[in-house]
Amino acid sequence: MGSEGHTDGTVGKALDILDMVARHDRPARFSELLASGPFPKATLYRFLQTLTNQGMLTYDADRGTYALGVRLVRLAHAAWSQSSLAPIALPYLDELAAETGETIHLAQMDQGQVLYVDKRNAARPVEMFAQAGKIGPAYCTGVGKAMLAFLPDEALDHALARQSFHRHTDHTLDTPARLKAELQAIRARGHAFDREEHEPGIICCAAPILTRSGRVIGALSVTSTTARTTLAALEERSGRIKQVAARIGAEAESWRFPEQG
Amino acid sequence: MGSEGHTDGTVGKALDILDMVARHDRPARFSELLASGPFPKATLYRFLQTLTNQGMLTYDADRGTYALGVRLVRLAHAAWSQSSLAPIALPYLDELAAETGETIHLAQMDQGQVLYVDKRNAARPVEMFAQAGKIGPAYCTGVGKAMLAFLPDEALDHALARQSFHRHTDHTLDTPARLKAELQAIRARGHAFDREEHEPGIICCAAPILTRSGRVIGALSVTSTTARTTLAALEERSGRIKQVAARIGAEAESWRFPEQG
DNA sequence: CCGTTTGGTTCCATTATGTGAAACTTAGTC
DNA sequence: GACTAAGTTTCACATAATGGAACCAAACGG
Repeated sequence: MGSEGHTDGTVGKALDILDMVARHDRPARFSELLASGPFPKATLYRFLQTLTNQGMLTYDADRGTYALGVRLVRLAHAAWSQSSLAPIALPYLDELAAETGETIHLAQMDQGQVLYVDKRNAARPVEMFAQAGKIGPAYCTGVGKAMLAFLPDEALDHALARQSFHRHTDHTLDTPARLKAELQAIRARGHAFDREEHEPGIICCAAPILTRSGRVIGALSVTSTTARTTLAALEERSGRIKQVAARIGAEAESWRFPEQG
Repeated sequence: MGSEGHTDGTVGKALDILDMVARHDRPARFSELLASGPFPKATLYRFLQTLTNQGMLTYDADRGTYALGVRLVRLAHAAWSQSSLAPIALPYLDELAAETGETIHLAQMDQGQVLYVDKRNAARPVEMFAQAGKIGPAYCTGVGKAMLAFLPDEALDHALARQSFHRHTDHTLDTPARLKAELQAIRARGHAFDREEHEPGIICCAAPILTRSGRVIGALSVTSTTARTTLAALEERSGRIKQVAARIGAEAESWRFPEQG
């Protein structure tokens, strides 16, 4: 939330430090971390020791820098496998990718942001962690808007409060009001577009993945470029996209579904 | 040394619990977790609350189960990007995959086990988290043996002590003695084979990725099947594999982060 | 229906643990 | 050789974790 409240005790602080290290997107020096957080020297030092000990961080003795550790990659693999969405969606994404020849994204909502959990890339052969786990804005991406549109009021407000509404392109919906109007349209038609709102030349058509009870558990998109296709052509696929999203939703529900953040 | 009993205080315990949840490969009930760890009810309960609060776990209210949370996926992405190996190796893997048409693995050593950090799959189009983050045994895989062979003595002993030496196939080197002999041969020729030691029909040729000072930072392999090729044919590629491994090693070592210009 | 078990949540006195200012030790600079 | 920045250790103190026990709520069973 805007005004950080609880630190959840010692564990919360340790996790905050992990985030601090993650935010600095290159390995960080002790002093950099000291500057970028509210922790006193000795405290920070002890935490870094503990986390390094635990394999959550790695310490490069030569450079005196800390980076996130491999234990996280291991845990994330388990998280992915346990997730009620990504493993189930896997074969469907393959199918859709083969069928469309376009880039496919699978995303979830995480703290008001879009978190990509899987991807099929039209152009290159494979990219793995390089792409999954990436986060993006919700208010100006297809998957983001598709999910926002089906969020219950309270959750929506919470999420909207976290959007930056930065004007990435001329098409970006850069006010809550404009976005809300768009969300209503999305709710009505059941799918969302990205009309070059995030990056120039990039367009997409996205559908939310819902449980039968109507809860959003993720979103699915087919992405392309204005050079290769048009929004109208993408919309022709919307029926199919929604069909796949519905199937994933149904299968995910019948299995197990974790509470969403 | 060996098996230190330390839990690294509160943070260590919290992380132990994450591991416990990860080990149960389906969402776990409170009682299951209670049974599978040394924690008293109240303590476990508090930890689960905190971790859920922090997004490291998700709680499914309907089923009363805990699973690993999305925050881990996010952190793992950052870990991958910050790593001095995987992002650097990316283009080389693409190149090698295109060139050989075979499956490529990139692995690191983690607690005596092989941790796969990237992959190019010959057959299917793409699998992301589904494959990366996976762990495997060191003593009976090409990448594992390639890394073990170049480990300093003390680290090798540590790693060997953690091997199960389970006899997966008739070809598995199932004693430390046999493995040590093999490691010497690997050291001599600079590359390792997997002669169907882990899975029948699966063979590979692997090379360690070393820094100039000789420290192992990972390994690279080209994997195939006995149906498609032979070990001799794979060995013909060994020169190229070692060349790529050497380039990755050199680049990983020389890479300085922006500020150091 | 009511006693009992199972599975989960809350209390709270006790003390182990984490805390952080300050002192200390390098390593680097002028 | 004095000065500064960066990292490490100490230690008196108080916060925060601990876990036994009590509690609650379903499900079970007789």
